[in-house]
Amino acid sequence: MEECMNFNMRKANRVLNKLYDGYLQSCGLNGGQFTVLRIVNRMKTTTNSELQEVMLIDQTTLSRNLKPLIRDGFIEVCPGKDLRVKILSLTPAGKQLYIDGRKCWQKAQKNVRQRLGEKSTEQIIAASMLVAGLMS
Amino acid sequence: MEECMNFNMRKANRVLNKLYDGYLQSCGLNGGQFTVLRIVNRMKTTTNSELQEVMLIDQTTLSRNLKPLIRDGFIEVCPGKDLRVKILSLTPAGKQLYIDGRKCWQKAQKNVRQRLGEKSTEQIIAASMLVAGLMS
DNA sequence: TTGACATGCATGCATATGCATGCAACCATT
DNA sequence: AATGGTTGCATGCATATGCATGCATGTCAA
Repeated sequence: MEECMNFNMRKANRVLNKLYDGYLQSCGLNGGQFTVLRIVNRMKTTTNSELQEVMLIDQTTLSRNLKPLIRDGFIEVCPGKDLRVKILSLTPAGKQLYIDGRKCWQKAQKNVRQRLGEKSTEQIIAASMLVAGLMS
Repeated sequence: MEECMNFNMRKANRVLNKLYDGYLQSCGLNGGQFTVLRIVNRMKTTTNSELQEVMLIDQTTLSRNLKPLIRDGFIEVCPGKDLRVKILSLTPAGKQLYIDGRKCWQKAQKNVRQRLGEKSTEQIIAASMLVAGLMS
């Protein structure tokens, strides 16, 4: 019986989400929020629509994910030259939260790597990237 | 910079969900509902808790996913010997819906297989299964 | 038998997600 | 400058998800 890719990915995603959320909760983050912090940290300065492209996430979902991070002072919003654009960056508190979250995240990554092995880990990441590439 | 497995899986999952949902919507199903129909069809007869184990899904989420399928007459509930257990099976309408859904699903599978290639497709399924195996 | 614990499932609540839409700012053509 | 279309983002609404909990049934030991 042919395997369903969607089912298998969803199942794997549930498992992985739970694992990462477990590690991240000690600093009050979930996987989605940590991802946003991580990308904004890397980009230094970005916008909602740029994040959308990187994350391949719905604009409204991203908008709502950003909301509490902005409200709680972890992400700063500056108006861009184009007044419609909100330029996002980490505040000092946001940078600190990212540093803290990164420690939890590294534990999660390490846990998964150790249990799956280096080769499978790399294959999973490569496989995910391939699938994400279908969005076109 | 090390890649985040959780982020990449989530992203891939979003893309794949959207793709499958797109194909399935013509018969009024989403990916989650189709999965339930598919597994129940294969098991002939099952229970909520058995489905949980197969899908690695939260019991309450599964319970709610089943609800509309039961309400709309696609899944039948019989009391088991143990009165707590609800034995699930497809009704004739449910079997027909599964057959219809399967046609859409096959198109989605084919689309993905064609675009990713046979080898990558198999790797993705294998990778997902590996990750799901972390739930232990 | 009976009382304590285990099991199977459902519901209350909170959060997450995404589609449709709204609104303001921008751009292009006239 | 005026107008029609585009872009960036937020909100209303509906659904999806999962944790904590509740309730009924079952099991087991005393």
